[in-house]
Amino acid sequence: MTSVNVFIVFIKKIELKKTSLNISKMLNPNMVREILFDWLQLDKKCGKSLYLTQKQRAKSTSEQVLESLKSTHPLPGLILQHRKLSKLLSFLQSLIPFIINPQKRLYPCWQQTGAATGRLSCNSPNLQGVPKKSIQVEGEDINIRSVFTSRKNYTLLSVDFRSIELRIVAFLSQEESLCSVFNRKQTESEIPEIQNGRDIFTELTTRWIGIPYDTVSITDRETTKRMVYGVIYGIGRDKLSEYLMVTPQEAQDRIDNFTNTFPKVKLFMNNVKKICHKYGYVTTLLRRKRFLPHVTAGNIQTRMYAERQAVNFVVQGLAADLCKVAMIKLCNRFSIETGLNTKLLVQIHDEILFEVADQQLQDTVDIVYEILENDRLLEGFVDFILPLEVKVLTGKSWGIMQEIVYKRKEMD
DNA sequence: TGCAGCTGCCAC
DNA sequence: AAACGTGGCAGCTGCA
Ligand SMILES: [Mn+2]
Repeated sequence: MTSVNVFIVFIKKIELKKTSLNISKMLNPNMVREILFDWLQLDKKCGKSLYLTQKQRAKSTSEQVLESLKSTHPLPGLILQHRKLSKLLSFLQSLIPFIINPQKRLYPCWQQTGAATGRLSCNSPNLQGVPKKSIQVEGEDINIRSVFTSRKNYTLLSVDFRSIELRIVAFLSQEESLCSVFNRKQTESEIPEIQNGRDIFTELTTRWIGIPYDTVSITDRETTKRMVYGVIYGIGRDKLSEYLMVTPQEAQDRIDNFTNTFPKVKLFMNNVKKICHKYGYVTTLLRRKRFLPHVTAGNIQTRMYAERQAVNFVVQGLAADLCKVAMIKLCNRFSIETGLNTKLLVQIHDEILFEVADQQLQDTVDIVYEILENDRLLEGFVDFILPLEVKVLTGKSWGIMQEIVYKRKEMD
């Protein structure tokens, strides 16, 4: 459901802030290019060499370029603000035609075969792409997700798989130092630096930055997460150096450090690439298949692209499979086996959002943990055990959700 | 008028 | 932009 009150307030505030920036005209990349580079000559004044766009070889006006021009002139910063506000505003405005119904509920178009990896995709509107970070408008935090609410006497329940793709990498590579972190049954890790039951990305951050676990900031954790997934999926040193704001050499060192720390991950990646070359396709553990015929292309860039896609598919595809198994098992239990009114609302790749009758919240949460944090989740599909953990949050609005700390019952 | 491509940016 | 991958969408340009 959409909360029209919050909705209107957000639109008005964002419009106001946009106006206050005093940038009257629309700012498409061509205009920004003309203003910043042709008129103000910022590309020459900043003393740095800027970048050209992929196809047109025009001077890029991307966020990273404009960010680096902020010290030379105030305009790039304002343009960036304007872009963010425009995006949020147009997202909210785009919802209007979809909520013209008495319940003010959204019914997007879900594509079962929308992604090559087996992920779902979603459009009109795309509820998998709703902005998550809040923005500051007039000293107030605006979280776009706050416009999405549960109906009266119902609560939203978010179930998120904790770092599922890294768990999959750990499992498929059998890298001990990663597996041990994720193994529920285990009480002590063989690696003294890593303790069980902790967040993996926070833990890796403490290792690499050398600060205590509790002092790792959310942004530092996010940076680590981007780096880990980036390296696994084949990021280059130049791109990584921009993300980490370090020199390309330092970025290369961190890539090397990762593959040295987790050598079996590197072996796993190379294995997937080998299989892709041999068969022209790769498969996930649950037997989803992706053909990558361009792996034999004459162009080396094209071949390496196919190799990165292959590695990504084996991991992201399995994550998609697992999430589908989870949705099927949960929904069957809710509707057929228990008669709960819990309804699936949205799937955001590794997160499932339910709408739960207030009185049925505890029953629903019990079932979620029982089914998902269960070694038998994949029983009947494969003979392996892939330990998963979920993070569960509840709230009346998608923008304000509270984590549930749940004591697992012992299961065998 | 419609469609495809490009740039840029949000999500996971 | 770049040796991360998977998507959708806005606003634009250029072609038919
Ligand atoms: Mn997750």
